[in-house]
Amino acid sequence: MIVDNSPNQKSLNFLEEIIQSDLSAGKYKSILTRFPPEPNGYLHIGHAKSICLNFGLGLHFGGKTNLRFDDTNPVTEDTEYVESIKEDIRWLGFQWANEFYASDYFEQIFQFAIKLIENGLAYVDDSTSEEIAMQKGTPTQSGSRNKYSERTVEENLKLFNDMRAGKFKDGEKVLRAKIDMSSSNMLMRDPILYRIKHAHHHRTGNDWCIYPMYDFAHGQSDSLENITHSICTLEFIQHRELYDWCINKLAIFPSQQFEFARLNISYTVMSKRKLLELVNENYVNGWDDPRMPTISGLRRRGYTPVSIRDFCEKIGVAKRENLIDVGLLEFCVREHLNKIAERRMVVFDPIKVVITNYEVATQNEESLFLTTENNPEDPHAGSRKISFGKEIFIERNDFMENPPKKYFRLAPGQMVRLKSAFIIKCDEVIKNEHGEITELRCTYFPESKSGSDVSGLQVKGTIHWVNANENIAIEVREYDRLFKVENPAKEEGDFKTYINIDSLKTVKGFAEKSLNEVSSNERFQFLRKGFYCLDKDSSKDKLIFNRTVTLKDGWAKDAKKN
RNA sequence: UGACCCAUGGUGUAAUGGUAGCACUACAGAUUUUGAUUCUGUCUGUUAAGGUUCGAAUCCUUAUGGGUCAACCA
Repeated sequence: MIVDNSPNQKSLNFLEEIIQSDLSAGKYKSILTRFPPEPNGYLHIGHAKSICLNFGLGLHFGGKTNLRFDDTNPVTEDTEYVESIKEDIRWLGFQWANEFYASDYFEQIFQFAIKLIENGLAYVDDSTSEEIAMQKGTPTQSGSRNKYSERTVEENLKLFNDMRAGKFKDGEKVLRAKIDMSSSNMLMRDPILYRIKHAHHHRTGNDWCIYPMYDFAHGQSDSLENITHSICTLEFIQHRELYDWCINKLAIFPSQQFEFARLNISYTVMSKRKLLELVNENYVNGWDDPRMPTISGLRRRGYTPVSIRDFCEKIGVAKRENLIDVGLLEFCVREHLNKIAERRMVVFDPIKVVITNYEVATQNEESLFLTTENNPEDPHAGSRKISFGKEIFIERNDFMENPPKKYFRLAPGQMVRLKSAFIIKCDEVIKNEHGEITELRCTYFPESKSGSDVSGLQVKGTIHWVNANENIAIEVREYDRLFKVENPAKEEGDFKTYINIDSLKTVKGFAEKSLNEVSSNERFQFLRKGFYCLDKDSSKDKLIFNRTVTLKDGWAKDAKKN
């Protein structure tokens, strides 16, 4: 068989195959998907997978995608979350065809319940939740019905209306479907359809005091919107039987549910509950802490929508459990940022270098500035001026007094190129009384100027630098993985015991002056260091940058091995 | 010890009865005024045992391993 890997013949994932065959079989003229978040928390990268999937499928097959908030539990939901979710989806680059809420359908869903009651398929149960749990049986033992299940249609109708009318307290009664107490699927053992909650709902206010359960709202909402393919995660597989049962008994548009494996990423957690815990217990500074796997955290960290979409594309979609190496996410953001980020020079841990033969007095204003390209990957990015001088800073680890073989940077008697400037040679090492290096005396080669090098000198290494007297001090926040173990959720005990307490380091940096005029959505590569962006905590007097991701460092890796 | 879902290199994901491919990672080399990028190459895989077939990652059986289900959460 010939394998064709050209983009237009790319193999389809299992969902695309289903849709493809549904479409070619004429089952639907066009498809409609939906992204159904519950507004009770912020979206994370796992949701991004679902968003890319649902919206991507819509786009790919010329269909549409709705945004529907699954807001059937008023006690945990809030408009703050609604707004953040909408912002995140837009930021990722997707547009929904319609903005809907499950709460829009409360009246309709209530009528569905009435219909089930009338058909003898639902009853009002006065049992406590403990009693219901007891009667439910176990996976190996079937459950049993109680006396309430024998209520007449009239009685059930009256009671259910009384529930709606607010005649009962929370927990006093529930509406249950009458299905099969001995089903091997626990969800089919007379599942609860409605419960009483005298709570304020973020949209319907105090109109309702009974709210439908997920299983009695989701499928109906899909159906009412004519969703063709309702895509959810694996843990809902067992729910599909109930999903189909409701649609079938109600004889409404047959939306169909399909399940895929949720995203897991190494060294982090991906459950709203756990993320909420990290936020509430101040292990991180809010939902948008750059260490969080939330969309807002990644955004603040400097990730781009392109890189996240690309990541979601690369991880694929299937039905098996998976744990994606966080390195893949980092690869995706490096790949994008490398193309778009302008380069700047910042020295983090400086040593002063005095260029002994550089005569400032004889230089004119012009020659104090050198030109350097903004982005070698993008010719259109142009160039900028950088200030040179007799005293400069270089990175402390770009000098070694006793260098190993193949050390290409500065060392006594050795030469190195200063990026976009000159080749220098180290003549002398100055130390203080503790033996610490305080200064390097170097000579430079005027003919070796970048772009017009006629010195004939050959050097292996090029290092970054800043003018020691012309720079700005910045703060940089360096992030590491939030957890010390690959899969915190799988470890023994409380996942929080595996938190990496060193996941945030704040360091100082000396930056070239051009960094003074930056906007918050610009991304930069600090040469030979990594990718950075301005943090929202910045002020005019104090620039704070987030490190999005480091550059790959082959030298550091080799050094580690030896 | 019931039901359901799943099993392809280190990690993901293709191959839909006919050459096990792609990406990331790792390793080696070339290029490089970022030890980055880019480029080239290499290593590593069908959970096991039976069966069907000219031919099985693919179909069947069993085993093994992993996951899910007993919330008035979604």
